[in-house]
This record gives sequence, C-alpha cells and structure tokens, in this order.
Amino acid sequence: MDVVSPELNSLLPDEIMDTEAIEDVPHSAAQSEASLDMVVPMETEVPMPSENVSVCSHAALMEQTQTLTTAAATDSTLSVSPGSQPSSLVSTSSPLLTIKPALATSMATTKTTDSVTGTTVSPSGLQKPTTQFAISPANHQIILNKVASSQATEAAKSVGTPPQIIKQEGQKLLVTAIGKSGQPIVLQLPHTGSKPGVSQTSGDTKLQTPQFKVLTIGGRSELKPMVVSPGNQVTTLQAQQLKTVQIPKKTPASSAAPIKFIITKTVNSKGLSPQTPVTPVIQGRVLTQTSPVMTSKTITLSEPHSSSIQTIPGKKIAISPLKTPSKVTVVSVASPPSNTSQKSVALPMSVALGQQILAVQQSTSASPIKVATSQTTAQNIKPVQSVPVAGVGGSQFKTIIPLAAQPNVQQIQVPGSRFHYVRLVTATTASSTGQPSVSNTSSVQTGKPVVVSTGAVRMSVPVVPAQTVKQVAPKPLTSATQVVTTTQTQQRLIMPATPLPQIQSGFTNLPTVGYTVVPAQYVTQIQQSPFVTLASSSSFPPSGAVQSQAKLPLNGVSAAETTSRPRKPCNCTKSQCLKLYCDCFANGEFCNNCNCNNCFNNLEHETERLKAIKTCLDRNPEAFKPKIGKGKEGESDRRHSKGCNCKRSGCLKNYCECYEAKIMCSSICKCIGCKNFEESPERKTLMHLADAAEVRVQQQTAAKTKLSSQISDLLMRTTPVISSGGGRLPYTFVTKEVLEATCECLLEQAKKAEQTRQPQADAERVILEEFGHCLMSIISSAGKAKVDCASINC
DNA sequence: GAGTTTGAAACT
DNA sequence: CAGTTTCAAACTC
Repeated sequence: MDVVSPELNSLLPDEIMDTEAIEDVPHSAAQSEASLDMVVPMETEVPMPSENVSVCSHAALMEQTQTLTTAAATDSTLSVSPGSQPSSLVSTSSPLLTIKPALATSMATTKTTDSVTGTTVSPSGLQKPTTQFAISPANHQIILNKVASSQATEAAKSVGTPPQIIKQEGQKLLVTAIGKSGQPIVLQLPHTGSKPGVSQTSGDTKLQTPQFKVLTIGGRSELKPMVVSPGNQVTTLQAQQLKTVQIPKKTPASSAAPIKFIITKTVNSKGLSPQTPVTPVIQGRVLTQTSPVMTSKTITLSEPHSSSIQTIPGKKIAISPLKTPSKVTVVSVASPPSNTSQKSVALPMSVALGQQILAVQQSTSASPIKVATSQTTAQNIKPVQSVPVAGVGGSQFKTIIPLAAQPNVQQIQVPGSRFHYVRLVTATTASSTGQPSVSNTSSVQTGKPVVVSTGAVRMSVPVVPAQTVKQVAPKPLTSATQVVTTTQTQQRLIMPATPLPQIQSGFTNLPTVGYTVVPAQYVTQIQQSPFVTLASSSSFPPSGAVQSQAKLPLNGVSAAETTSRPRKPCNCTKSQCLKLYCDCFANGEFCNNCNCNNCFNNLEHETERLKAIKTCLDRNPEAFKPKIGKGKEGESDRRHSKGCNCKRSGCLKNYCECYEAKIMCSSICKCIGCKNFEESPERKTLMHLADAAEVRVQQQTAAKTKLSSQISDLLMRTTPVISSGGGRLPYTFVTKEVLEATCECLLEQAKKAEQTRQPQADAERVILEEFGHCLMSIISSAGKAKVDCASINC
C-alpha cells in the first residue's frame, strides 16, 4: 500500500514535494521493516527507520502506555488515542500511526518499547495488527492532531476514566520531528488568534469540518478529497484504508495557492493482518503498500479562514527529504477555547532551508478530529511528558513538556537533555482544566516517557534521533530541566526539496504568522543547547524573553563535547549570520556556541532569518543543498556540485572546497593551477605527509598506551606481594642502602681486579659475579623476610 | 592573537 | 554572465 498512491502523487503539486532528492531511495519494504539495520541511503548519517509517536489525550492512559512502550518496534508507529473519538490522522509510510478510538481500548492494542505517558507506540508498525496508521519513518511525516474536546472528556467519563482536561484555548501545537538525519521538523500550531471565536469560529459555527493537514515529506502524496464525518469521528479513518487527507488551506485574500496539507494515513482499525505487506516509506519516498484491503483516500477539509496563519502566503508545504527522510511528528494541538463545533485547522507550514515547519492549529475543542493521545490521569499529569518513539533500528524519543500557560514565549531549558525541545505556547491565557497548575517545570514520570498533554499549554518535544533510541532511557525527572539523557547522534539537515516560489513567497509573510522555523539540524544544536523555545504565534514576534540557549553547557559538558558531529562555531561579524558566508546558516543551523557578532541566526530573529533564507533561495534555489554530491559507489563518485574556482591555492589547501571535502577536483571545476587530481605529485606528497602525520599520531598514541600499560604494570610489580604464596619478592627490599651496599661490593671487586691487574674481561666477569651474589643475597633475604612475614600474618 | 591569504558569496 | 566587492575561513607569523 502506498501511503500516497502514484496517482495521487501525480496529482500532487510539484511544489509540495520535490522527489528529486529521493529518487534513489529504495522502496523495499524489507528495509522499512528491517528497522534495526535499515540504513538510509540518504546523506543523512542518522538512520531513523522508525519512530513511534503516540499521543494520548487522556491522562488515564498513561500507565497503559508505559507498558506498551517496552516492546521493540520495528516500525515507527504513531498511535494516537483520541480520547473518545478517533480523529484524523496523517500517516504516510510504514511507520504506523495508530489512532485509538477509545481511551480504554487504546492501550491494549498498542505495544511500545518506550514508555510514554498517555501515548502508545507500536514498534512493529504494520506488523502489528493493532497499528492503524502508518507513518513512514523515512518520510517526513506530520501527524496532527489533537483535540481535546468536551466529547473526549465525555467519553473518558463514560469509560470511567477520569476525564482528561485539555486546554484547548490558545494552545499551539508545535511539532518537531527528526528525519533520519535527525533533522527536526517543527510543527507549530499557529496561533489562531487570541480570540478563537473570532477567527476560527467566525465562519461556520455548526459544523466545522475538521481540517486535516497532512504533510508528506519525502514523497509525493496524492490528495483526494475525503469526506469527514462532521461528527467528532471520522468514519473513514476507522476504515482500514489508507487515506490521504488534503486540506486545502483557504487563505483569505491570499493570491497564493492554497496550502495543501496531505495527510495520508493508513486506517486499519483491526490492525494489519500479517499477510498484509506494508511498504514503508523510506527516505522520503512513499512506498506503496500492497495490502488489498488498504485503500488510499484523500480527505479534503475546508480550512477556516480565521487564523492569521491562513493569511500566510506560503501556502504550500514543501518538505523534501533532501538529505534525510525526516519524520514529522505531529504533536497534539491545542485548540483555542472555542465552544463552537467548528473545527478549523490552520496549518501554516513553511519549509525553509532544510527546515520544515508545520504549524497546525485547531480551533475548536469539540472538533471531531481528535488526536489520539493518551492522557495521563489528572493526578498523574505531569508537566513534562516524554514521548519515546521506538522503532527498529532506531526510534525517536520525544519528550513533551507541557508548560504552564504563559502568554510569552520563553525558552525551556532542560539541562543535560539532549533532546530537541519545542515549546508549545498557548495562544490564550485560558488554563487547562485538567492541567496541573504546574508551572513551566514539569517532571516526567519514570517509565512514562511519552506524554502529550493536550491540556498543557506549552509543550516541549524533544526529539531524539533514531539511533539514540536504544540508549534512551526514560528516566524520572526530578526537575523539568532534565528530561532524558541520551547519547547524541548525528543529525542531518533536512533541505527543502524545492525552493519553490510558492514556498519562498510563503516566507515573506511567515513571520507575521508567528510560527517558528527551526533549523533542520536543530536537534544537534539542542544537544548542545538543550532548550529551544519556539515563539508561539501569539507571542510572535519573539519577545526578548526568548533567548537562545547557545553557549549553555550541558551538565557541565561543553556542547562540543556532547555532539557527535561537532560543528565549528562561526565568527561572523558583518553578515549577521544570515548569509551563506556563515556556515551555520548555510547548513541550516542556528548559531550555537558561536563567536559571531550581531547574530540573527536564531529564534529571536525569525523574521530576518526567514527573509534571508528566501533571499538565498531566490538567488540560488539550491543554495542549501549539499555541495558535495554523494556518489553511488562511495567517495570516488563524490564531487563538488559546482566545482571550485581556486586560483592560487592549487586546490591543495582548505581554501578549496574540493580539497576540504577530501575529494579531487573534477571537470566542472574552474580552478587554475589545480594540483588536486589523482596523479598530482603534490597531492600525493600531501597525502603522504598527511598519512605520515596520522601514523605518527597513531604511534604516539600507541606508545602512550603502551607506556601507560607498562607503568601500570610496574606499579603492580612494585607492589609488595607478600600475602600470597607467589614468587614475587618484596620490592621494598631493594632499598637505597641495599643498592649502596651492592655498589660497594661491585666497586670492591673492581678495585681488586685493578690491583691485581687482571684483564678487563676478567674484571668484568668478577664484577658480574659479584653482582650476581648480591642479587642472590637480596633475593634470599627477601624470601626469608617473606616467609617470616607470612608466618606472622603481616 | 594579529595579520594575511584565499575563494565563495554577494553585489553591480 | 562577468567583474568587483564583501565576507569569513584558512593560513602564516
């Protein structure tokens, strides 16, 4: 089954997806399922075969979800238990997103390796019958949802489960996902406006068709209109079918094409039968699932024009897994406190420079679409919620930290946490009923890593690369600052597949919307700087309260030490780090631990940064694509995409981008006096020198190691061994006095030999013999002492 | 650490 | 598209 059927892909606007980068992505389902070993062919170093994201709106489910998380998952599964109502879902690939219709049922079906409070993740993905939605780990996928609605509460009550309170108002959903490269995708719920009733409910109060925006990353997804039942349930979703939900975004007065969100999800309420082959999306490519039962459908949802986001010109979400199949996980969406049945989803998405941003907002609490999120019980609700997503070969562990509602954006700091945290800020001041009054600090309960608290006004979603999954051990957090400790993994930049005009145009207005663009490699940076605060739409433009956490050491460990792929800090002074001169910017990263001056490459200057990105893309649509292409057969095929233009360095210095990349110049280079070619003697000399230097280093290292070992051994030898019956003699007997006496004996023999005028050879022999006698005496004395000592138990 | 060199990026 | 300027990294001292 294809998450996106070929037909649909054909229908999909080019803007939405650039498949170029994913052409070579293998489609085999085996890869997708072989989650553990699955290697993503993309440039991203970090394979993220699967990720499981489960969001449970009900607090009561927390316990259940924890148990579920323990199972190893081969595929990433996102299970969402909507509370009482199954909600819309987006799934594009093999990773399964399970939406659980009922609170009570949700837990039983899902199995997750990582405990996530209120969320369930089925590792096996399609393999597991219970999984209903597939999300391709490789693909960038965004899943949205949420909704805390009164209905959900009602349902919860009906089940005897304490109703979960979800703060609907002003909640903004920010979702960050990490692609295989580990590039985070940030989804942020645009602020619908402090007055939800105005914008979102202004239209139709009766029935708001829940709007789903599905973002398929890395693959073309087809959009088909799908009818969503106005009731809080989407019946189609329950059907075992892959459905693509397209939400044409209606942007009032916007000339730009409507933003289209494509949500493909596999609906398999009964779970996938083992026979049903599921082809996961790998590396951004959507693979088709052959399951006959599954059918792809597209749901088109009318979007409310209320939100300011809708006005955003950038209507199209282009997410391309250029380097890495990124996974977009949709985290719960806080809905504005609208009482109207209208359900609007504003999903401003922008992809910038390897960054993917998805903003989703649902205005109504009663919206039929509900994110299946296991909610922790009211008692158990904890401000910090972590969602572990375990997949074979890797999973993402996500921690969501609901924060106390505060109108202003503030950074969330989790010292020691390497997770990428995204803060969700409620647009409104309304407080969640079920939400504990816990302030920003929230602790994750042990063994309850995954929690998406719908009621939480603010949420932080740390995303851990799949590789780190195994190492991630959700631990109880004593404080909000420490959520999870994981080993760092490399994360790759997610590049916009196509810097399309639409997308670019979208950047222009984006700042006004209030969404935040997070650098693709932000996760890595997060590891360096644990906390990232994203400004909510309401708070945007970012206030001074938002501060980059750069230069904050993690647990006393410098960021550079914590990162597996240390990045050189930039030293920009004039470019404001908003030009390609800046490596950070060029790599799609925020400046972090840099030495730059007047840096705008941070969250505080989103507007400027977006403009700069747009400018760069206007100038060169491939500005943010990697310069060094990756050959099929390894480095031999690697070459600079543009070639160098060196004139004086002979292409044998790091000035030359080819040389710096350790590749030889190619025919496309325009260099003068190039010496960076295969047969170049200079190059060979340099190589030899480099090799020699490396050998020296290795030898030195080995020598140090050996010396250390010898010293250690010597110390061990010198340690008096008396207690045991071993043959070692006490070293302490060779004292200074003993040495002096020995030397005197030897000198005495030498004098005798000299006096007797013995030949030198004889003299040496006599001296050596005397030395032997001395040694024998020492050994004898030592042995005797040993015995004596042993006799007295010394 | 300051100054120079270098070539990509930006600009005209 | 070519020439020039700007910029920050690489390099030298």
